[in-house]
Amino acid sequence: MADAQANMRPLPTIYDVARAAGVSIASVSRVLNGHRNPRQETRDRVLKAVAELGFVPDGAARALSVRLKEVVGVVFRRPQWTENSEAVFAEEDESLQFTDVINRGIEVAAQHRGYNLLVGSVAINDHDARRRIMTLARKSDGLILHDQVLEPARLAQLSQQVPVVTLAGVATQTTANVRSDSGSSMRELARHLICDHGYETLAYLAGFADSPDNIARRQALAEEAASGGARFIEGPQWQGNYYAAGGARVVGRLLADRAPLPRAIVCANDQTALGVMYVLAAQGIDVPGTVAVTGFDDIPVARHLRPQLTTIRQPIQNLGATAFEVLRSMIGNREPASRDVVLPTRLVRRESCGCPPEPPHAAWRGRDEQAAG
Amino acid sequence: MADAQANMRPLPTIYDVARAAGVSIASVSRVLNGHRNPRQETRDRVLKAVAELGFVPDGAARALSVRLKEVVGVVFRRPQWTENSEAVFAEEDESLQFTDVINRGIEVAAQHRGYNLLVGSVAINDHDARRRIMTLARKSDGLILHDQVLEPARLAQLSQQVPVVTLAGVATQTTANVRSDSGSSMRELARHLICDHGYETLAYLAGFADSPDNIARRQALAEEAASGGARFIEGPQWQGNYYAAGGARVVGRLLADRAPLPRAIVCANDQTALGVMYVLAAQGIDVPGTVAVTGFDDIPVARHLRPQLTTIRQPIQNLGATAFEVLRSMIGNREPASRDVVLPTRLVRRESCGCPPEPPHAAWRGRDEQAAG
DNA sequence: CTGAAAGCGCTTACAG
DNA sequence: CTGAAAGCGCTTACAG
Repeated sequence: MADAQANMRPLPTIYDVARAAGVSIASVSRVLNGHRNPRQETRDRVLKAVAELGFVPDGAARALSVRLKEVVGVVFRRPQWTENSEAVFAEEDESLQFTDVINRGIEVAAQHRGYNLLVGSVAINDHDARRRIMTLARKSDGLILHDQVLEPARLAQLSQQVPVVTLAGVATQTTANVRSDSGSSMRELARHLICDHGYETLAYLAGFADSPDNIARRQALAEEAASGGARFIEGPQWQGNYYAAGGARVVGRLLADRAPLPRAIVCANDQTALGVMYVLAAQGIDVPGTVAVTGFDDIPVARHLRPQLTTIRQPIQNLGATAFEVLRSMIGNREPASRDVVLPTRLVRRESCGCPPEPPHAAWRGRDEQAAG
Repeated sequence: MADAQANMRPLPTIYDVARAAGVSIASVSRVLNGHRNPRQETRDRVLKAVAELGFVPDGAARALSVRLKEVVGVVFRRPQWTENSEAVFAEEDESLQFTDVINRGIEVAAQHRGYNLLVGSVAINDHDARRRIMTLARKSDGLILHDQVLEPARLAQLSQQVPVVTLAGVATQTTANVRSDSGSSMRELARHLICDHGYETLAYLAGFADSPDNIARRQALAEEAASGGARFIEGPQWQGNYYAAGGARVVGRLLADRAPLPRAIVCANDQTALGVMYVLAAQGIDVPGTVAVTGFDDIPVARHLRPQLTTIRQPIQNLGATAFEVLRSMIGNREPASRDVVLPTRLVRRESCGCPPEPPHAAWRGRDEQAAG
């Protein structure tokens, strides 16, 4: 039944190379690992055999021997869909752009160092998450954890056994953390909305309640609203979840209840803003004319929305690349230079806050140039 | 200098467990691997020790022993930016949504089977691509290759040594391929444009010239245009590259040359359409009033564009999941049920072709319901 | 049912 | 400079 075919030639081992070159496996290993011991002639014979056989060392064997896999594990939280979640956004959230761009950043940095990226996801309420993550850990040299994948107690435990860096979390005695500066740009955004546009009521559409980023963003906005004399709106009915569906649900309910809308909705992130704008558009409510909407992250889609999304730019790829470098610095059981690294952010004014569209030419030149202008 | 800290407790090995349980390592291994040999008492002692020590087997050691890593390698092509590429799209293309969603599909399917996803990317013209891919192969049990990562000759060679499935490529004697049906939906789209909307000139904004998908899409469009009596426009100046920047460049040049625009631009994929619509919007050209634009893939952003993008829906996640299952079926050096699996596609009429916007209520119910209506 | 031993494919002291 | 041997941490025939 199991239609075994013998036509796949087995991969050569170091023994095959040694035999072909007429040397010991130790010599093969030495030339392949760049030791300078082997003399030229030996080296040549080995290299020739390696080339002819197309030999590449088995990763598992090498890893077992040198105690280094050159693999970095990354785990993120995969949303889980319930009956009543909005199907419109299901696949979109599965795309998780923010996460994807970070992972891309990790991968690129890893590649430079000869590492590869081993990806795992856990579902929310995945009671098997712990084991799954541990399995991933045993297939890699260290772990990068996205937000919300492990509760603090578990995290503390895990990080005593393997190097761990978290993203958008908080640094601890045993873990490192990489995040971006939420506060200062959020303050700038608040001032822009209040002073430049004269908006008097600002609502905060929150992310996960216990996310440090969420707390910092809310806090900055609340403070600036207070000092700017604007009304700050928040509360249970403004509780989102960082996903488009969450933003859509919040605004959908508000509209259904015929509740008055604030002049501006400041979203915890771009995905949330996506959902908000989708619902507002469907209801024919003008953005930014009737209500302004802003995001946070500047994910790639942000500028394809109409109106283009005013948001706060995080160096997303860089977040990932930095996380990798920090992790790598911890891998030999060493102390990282810093356990809490924070990257700068920048306000990107586009149309959804009420600013005029950028002139075509500027758009052509791209976002980086805009900053200079 | 290297600030070695001894506070990370080493992970327990199977020897530690055996000692704690007072049994041999063979017994530990047996209970952990679900053999039914060990009697209850032995089993209990082992399980207790495992729990206390938090033992999880090392992946490399296990892989070496059972000759199975439970890791699937995935490689995709990472775009490389030249001086004159449009910076606006740089990060966006780095996000590569189509690829990301496929990878997500692979990951989810893999997770179900206890596999993890090992990701690697190669840059275009990466002359080290071969070695990089081989290294990835030696860290996994088989490879899934996205489009354009390896030339056919190399692919043939590689696939004799490790199980390989390609995505959107073509099946060979030694590789399997998973793709979606480009032809029938593209024909339907062409007819829709010609018959329902009465458009008389259709341009095809191409993807990579040697991509089978690109060829099939162009072909289907050309044939329907011919039989429908519409003018079919193509050529070197309509050569894109599947990225937003490519689409933007093509249309940007056309506009700069003051060349007449076709009534409809049929793009090889959604990312291309993204770039096209971005440039048209920047120039104040009405879509679909002046020129209609369509895509292919139905990536998550498609419905957030204004106008919403008419496109052909591929079951993107499913493509990934299927690729994984096919690969897994090949992993024990076995013959897959089929070496050429093709998944169905479906035309999704939204606004950019000239159709009216969907009523809000339908939008709420989501895309799957629309199909029924 | 259980343990001692061999073996998976590498790397690296250890001798020479 | 080079080879024989030990060891990395598992699994699984092989005996008992």
